[in-house]
Amino acid sequence: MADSYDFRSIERAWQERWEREGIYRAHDPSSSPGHDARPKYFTMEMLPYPSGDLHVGHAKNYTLGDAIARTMRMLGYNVLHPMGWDAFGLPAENAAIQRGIEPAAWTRSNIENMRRQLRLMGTSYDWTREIATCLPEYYRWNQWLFLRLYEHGLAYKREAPVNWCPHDQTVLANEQVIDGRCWRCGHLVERRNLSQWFLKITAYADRLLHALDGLDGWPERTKTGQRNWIGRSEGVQFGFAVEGLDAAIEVFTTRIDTVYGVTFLAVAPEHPLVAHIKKIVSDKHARAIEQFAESLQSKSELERTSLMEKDGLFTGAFAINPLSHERVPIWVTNYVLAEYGTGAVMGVPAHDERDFDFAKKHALPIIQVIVPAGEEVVAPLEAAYVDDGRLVASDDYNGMPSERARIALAERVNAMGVGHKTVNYRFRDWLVSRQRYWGTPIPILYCERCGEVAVPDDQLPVLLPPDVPITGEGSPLARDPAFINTTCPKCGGPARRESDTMDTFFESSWYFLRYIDPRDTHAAWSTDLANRWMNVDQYIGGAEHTVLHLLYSRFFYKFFHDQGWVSGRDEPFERLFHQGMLLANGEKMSKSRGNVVGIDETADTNGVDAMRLFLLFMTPPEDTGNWTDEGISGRVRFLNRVWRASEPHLARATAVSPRELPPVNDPAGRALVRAVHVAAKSVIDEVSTRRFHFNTTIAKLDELINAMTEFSAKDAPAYLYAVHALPLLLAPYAPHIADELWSRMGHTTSVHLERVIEPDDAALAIDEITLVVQVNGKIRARIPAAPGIDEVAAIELALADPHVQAQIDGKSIRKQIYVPDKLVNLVIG
RNA sequence: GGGGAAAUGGCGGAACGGCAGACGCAGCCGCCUCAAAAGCGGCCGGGGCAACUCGUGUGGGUUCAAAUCCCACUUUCCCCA
Repeated sequence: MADSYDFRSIERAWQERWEREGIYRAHDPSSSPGHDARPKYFTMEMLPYPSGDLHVGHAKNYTLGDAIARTMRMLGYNVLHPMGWDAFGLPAENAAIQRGIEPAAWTRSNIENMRRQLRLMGTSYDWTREIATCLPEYYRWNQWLFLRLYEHGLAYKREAPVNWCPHDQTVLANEQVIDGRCWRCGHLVERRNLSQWFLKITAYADRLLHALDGLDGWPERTKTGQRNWIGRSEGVQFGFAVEGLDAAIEVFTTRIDTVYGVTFLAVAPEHPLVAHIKKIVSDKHARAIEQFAESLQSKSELERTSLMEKDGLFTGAFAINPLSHERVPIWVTNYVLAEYGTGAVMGVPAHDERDFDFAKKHALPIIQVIVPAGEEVVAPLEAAYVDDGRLVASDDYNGMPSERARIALAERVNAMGVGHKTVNYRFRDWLVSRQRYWGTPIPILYCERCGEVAVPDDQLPVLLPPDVPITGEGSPLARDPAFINTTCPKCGGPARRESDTMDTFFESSWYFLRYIDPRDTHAAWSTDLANRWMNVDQYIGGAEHTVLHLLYSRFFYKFFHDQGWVSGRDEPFERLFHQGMLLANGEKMSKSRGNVVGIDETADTNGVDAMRLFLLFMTPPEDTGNWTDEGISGRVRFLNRVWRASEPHLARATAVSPRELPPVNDPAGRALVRAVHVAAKSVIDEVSTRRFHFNTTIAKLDELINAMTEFSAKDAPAYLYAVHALPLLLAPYAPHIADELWSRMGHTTSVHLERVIEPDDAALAIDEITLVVQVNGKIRARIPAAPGIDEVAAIELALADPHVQAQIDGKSIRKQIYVPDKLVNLVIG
């Protein structure tokens, strides 16, 4: 007998057969009863960017999803497990610049390679539903959705400060600015006011926030991350009249109770009123303000708010506190941003840490207006007192607790007509325009006569032109006259197309709906089909998308729901799971380290089943794993043991059904049958509890193989039963060897179309328990006993033990605890 | 700076109020072999000849009983600033 099996030919053969027979195809659930009566189960992993090559780190994620999909299929569900490509993005343009390959061709060949690798991994995707976001048949619906958002005022264009690289002549996303420099050319990034397209996600702020409470299937930390990102705060917005100007500086504060402690106003240098202030102050002041603003122009938001020291400059102008009527100086500062809130804040050094530091540095007065409850004295503050307390030095409000003062002062401000209660959000509208080639063209054009005009639906898609020179400088589309120049659909006059393309997060915010109806040429998806498949029952992906993709998708889905395009719960992802990352020999995998473990080489040296088993076995899936050569050989060894324990006995095993318990009465035989059912229980439990700790399931399969190897009577029904059952247990994790063994037993259909083995209580029952006897909590004896032994008999047994007797030694028993079938604890003394 | 998660043998982990260390890796011993590889069997937290005893990051607490629950601290990782 051979010590090992030929995984190379077996794995390839089964992958080809699965594909040929289409056994993983999802069938649209019928709305009429009796057609496909199976309950639906929609599970997917976040779609990958087609970067070129998959390594075992990717495989960790997809293997987890595949094990879940395969188990659910074997539990009788109609499983939709699709795959697609997040195929627009900058790397394709970089390839064009560096190697002269067209983005479309580069992307296509990467997709082909990665699709091959995913198949090689033995995944059970329904490839008939594959999507690629860079294809016109997909991005046309991107444009269609953009236009619907536009119609509802949720897509709009306005000027905004953005990161601009003067060398590459393009805007950069925040994540592409590293230490204030362009990630590609290293030049200092500037902030520029440019006209950009935004999606009004803030219109959904409250709904996005409150619906989190109902997302029981989401990790708490992800929901917390979204709550913090949205950053809802309730407060008061009110104005400080500027002396010498017929205008007021609006501020937002959550601490109106500290308003009598305001000693300055802090204003962003980009604040619109600063331009007017410059006109009413001395030339010296005006020039200083200009210089200050210029010194900050190139500074990124991160630098200004976090890295730089708090700094500022007195403008020379004053404003009036509407409540105290005090005259306060107006300062421009680096730490107040025009884009947040109103672009101005009231400075209360006594009760705000940042204002305290600022006041100390610039010798501004610090007026304490809140004292801690129970304290009377107002002493010079060592640090800002930021908690609630009782008001002092606040006219009519003296003695009032902070909480009540906030209500009273909000009402006062409202009655005076200078302000009102309002809600502020920390997050801002989603900037979706990019000056890039490889993305979805924004379907808007600009007519000399009609202005901004939406491209009519029947003229979609606005195709991305091929053969456009990509240099990395400026927007390629803006330089292409054939693309830019068009005619206005309203008046027929000359018009220019929008040359910006969409952020790739736009495509990935709704792709799950396209899987449901991927070839529909009349709609983005069919509402009827969506209602049968949605929501996504289980979504798997990295935690890095906490406030990106996962928030955008929720926003889109709520909009779709409002339009009636989907019904049911207005959340797309019912349950979410974040997988952990994978190291190789304790280090992050990277090309520069040269430690990337590729799919192709692993498949060839160890086999795909061994790879899958190792990825699932090394740690619980949410933990960081570590790929090692020793680890993978352990799983190769396991599969060879499976083969040797099964293969010589397959012909005889056919006679013993895995669907009914074999006639077994000897203890060894019962123990073996029990090992089968212990494993079967774990196969089901890890999915039904959504714990997905397949490392423990595989450990139980190890125990089963150990039991089979030790079992001597290879002709006994118990053994042949285990041989016949084994492929059914292995199928979700090691699908190739499972089908090979299954077919060699004479089965003509795939093991993956079979049902799981339902764990049987009788088979799981044990013949003998070990009764643990403690005296005062310390273990003194382990006594074999019959299961179901009652308390009286258990105590009697315990007291008869000589070790226990020695411990008791004539002392009285004060208390006795009995845990059925487990433990006796005698408390003596 | 704030929020979250975690800490168990040489290593990955299991147990999630009731036998700590399942299962695997590494290591050691043996069988097989001319030999090696593969395979098979055994040992494998510390101390002690032993009876025993100590032991789940540190310190407290709750409980008949704590790796598990509570409080504080230390360290590490993640997320947000």
